[in-house]
Amino acid sequence: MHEDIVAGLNPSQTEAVTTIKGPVLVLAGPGSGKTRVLAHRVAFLLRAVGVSPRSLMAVTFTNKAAGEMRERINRLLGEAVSTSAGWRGLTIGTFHSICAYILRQEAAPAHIDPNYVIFDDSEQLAVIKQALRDLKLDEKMYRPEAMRAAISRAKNELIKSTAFEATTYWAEVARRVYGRYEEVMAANHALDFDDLLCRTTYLFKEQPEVLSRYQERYQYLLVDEFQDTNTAQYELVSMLAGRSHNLFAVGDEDQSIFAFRGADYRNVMRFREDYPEAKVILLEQNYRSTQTILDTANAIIARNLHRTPKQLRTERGRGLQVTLHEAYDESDEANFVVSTIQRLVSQEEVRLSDCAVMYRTNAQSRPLEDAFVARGIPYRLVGGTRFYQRREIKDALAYLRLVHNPADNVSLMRIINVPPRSIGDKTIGALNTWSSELGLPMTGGMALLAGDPQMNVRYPEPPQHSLGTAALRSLTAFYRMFASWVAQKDRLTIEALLDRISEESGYATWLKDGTEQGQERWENVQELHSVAEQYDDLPPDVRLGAFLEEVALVSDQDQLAEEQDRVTLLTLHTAKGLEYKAVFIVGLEENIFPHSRSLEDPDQLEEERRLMYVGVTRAKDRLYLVRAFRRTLYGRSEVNAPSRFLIDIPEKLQVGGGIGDRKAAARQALENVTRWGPQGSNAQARPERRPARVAPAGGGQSERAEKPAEKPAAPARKTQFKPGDRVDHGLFGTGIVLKSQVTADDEEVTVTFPGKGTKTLLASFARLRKV
DNA sequence: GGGTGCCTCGAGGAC
DNA sequence: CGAGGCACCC
Repeated sequence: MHEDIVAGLNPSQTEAVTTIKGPVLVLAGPGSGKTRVLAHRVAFLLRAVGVSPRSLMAVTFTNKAAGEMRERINRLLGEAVSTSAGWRGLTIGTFHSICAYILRQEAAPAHIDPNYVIFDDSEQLAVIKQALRDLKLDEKMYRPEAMRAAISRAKNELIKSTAFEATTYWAEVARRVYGRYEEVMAANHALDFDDLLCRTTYLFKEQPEVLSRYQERYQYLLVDEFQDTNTAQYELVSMLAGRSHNLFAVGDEDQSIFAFRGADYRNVMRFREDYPEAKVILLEQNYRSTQTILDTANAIIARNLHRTPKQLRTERGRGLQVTLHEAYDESDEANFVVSTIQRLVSQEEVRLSDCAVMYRTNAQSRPLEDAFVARGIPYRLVGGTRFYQRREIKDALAYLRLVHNPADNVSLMRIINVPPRSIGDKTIGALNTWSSELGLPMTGGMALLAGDPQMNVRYPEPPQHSLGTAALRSLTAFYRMFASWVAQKDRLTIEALLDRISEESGYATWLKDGTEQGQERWENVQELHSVAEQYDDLPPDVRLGAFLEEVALVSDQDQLAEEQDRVTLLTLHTAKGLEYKAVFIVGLEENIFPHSRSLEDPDQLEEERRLMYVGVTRAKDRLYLVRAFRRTLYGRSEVNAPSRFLIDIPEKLQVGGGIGDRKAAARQALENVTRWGPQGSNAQARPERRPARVAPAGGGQSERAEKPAEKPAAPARKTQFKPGDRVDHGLFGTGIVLKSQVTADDEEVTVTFPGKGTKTLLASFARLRKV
């Protein structure tokens, strides 16, 4: 048994799988088989060591990763030792789902309503706006989104509102908003995502006997993507492993790209400090990419200062050169991508589904989609508006959540007037004020107003309210409807309850407004049925709660099914963990990638570099790095310097695709702009080793094309150059003009230079001379 | 109370 | 350029 579990593993992997006692840190390079190691280790513990499934906890960040691990283990052991339902066996799940489960079990010691609901970002925002109103603070001055980020950051760092330290006035406001936010959340019986983690951590800290039980149960802990943990998560796992010390962490600092959501890759270092006895295992053998691709990745990441040097190896051989391509603009870029894919597919090198196009920001997907549509090539876009973020889905869920948890004022306010039932802001405000005076949620207030006998007994003399008769009538009607759903919730399946609510509330009719969009929205709501059906067999009293918890904790990332033969379009962030035979990374321009908002912060630049590293290492065989000379973004056209990442790629690894030149394509592309493009752009060539100088260097960072725009370039309607003209150029020598066009403020000349490729140059900068 | 038009602003996104 | 938020008007 022992032998077949480790069969086929390399020595480092075997060591990672079979080191059973004590802390282990696996530094796993991309494509080094870390998922495999995790699954095999679980199988090894269960089969060779004889560990009971219930003593084992494996933690991931996404449901998808958890599902894959589960599937892999089941396949390895040839039986279903792990199922998502129930916790009798193995515990495999996301940090959040495991914490949600623990908090539900330990509701009393955690001081939480066991029927708590989970508020997502937008609901959090609603609570923050409420808190700002309560504190009479101006939303313009204190942006709710910034407040939300501050609160989230604090929670990730395990800082309670009472311990929040404010050294600036803004932070002082944030401290107060945080405090009020917590009160409102408590009144709604709601937890946010961060709460799931930090409240579990507090529970363990404050109730040692509760912690003890979990420590005893979970003798073996495995944590995936350790570089993505935040402080709360780090503390949580170290507390759980406090007794056994059998903590197995897998991670790669070089793939840490989620600092913006609290991840701190320094937790990898912290692990080494906190567990000096830990066995550290490096997985450097790569099973995915060609050596050329790995060398490219290494050249890029090697410039980061804060990392453990690694040398990725493969037995796959050198493979193809990396193609660097300079396109004219974003649509030319898209055309290059699409025609290259068409060529590869027609030559039967790859299938469409082997190809992925990656970009820094979602906004860049538009021109790509246009090109795919224009050529009739099927593609699938990952990201964009997510299913559970859709308005109609949130509305439908808000109805269900309110029925499940009548204290949920946020859900109530979302749907009380959707569809319109004459309950406007004034009425809602009055009801809210009056209810909170009584210490009741708004549904409780409505019950009293509607003459609920029980409520009348408990509150015989309620205070005066300012509601008119029309408002009272509307509220009563709504309350009666709501109360009837509550009365039936356990007698109906979730689908039936949902249908009933959509019909009786008028939501269905209102949504189906006859437009195509309305129909689509209704179909989205119907989609919820298939999810809800899976809960039909659960006992009625837990059914709705379980359903709501799942839909709060799932993402459509999970439904990323590998269906038909299509090209995948996705951001570099969502590409993490995936692999494709052919990868196109587009928009390799300063200000785009690295993103303009990260240029001034060395840490953020290092993260951009890691993101590039992640992108490059997704490729198995073919890598295309594409930049556009000119790009229209937010409605204006800009000329950006080539991304600094291109410059780091050794010449011997690359081939200048459409530039058609043996010389370093990136360097040339750079020179195009640094010498003949907008002034000051040579600042871009500087690596981020001395970032402190970036800002004061005379504004050299700004790559916007304003400079040429301001130049009163000959406003002639006539071009200076015409096709066929022979021109001379300082660097490229003599070439022939292919085309030339006058733009608003300049002239763009496309010239082909024998042996140097085709260049698009700005007449005002390129010192072109007719010969 | 509900609808229309103007203004602002722009990264990445699991749970 | 385009989505979403808000103010103002009917």
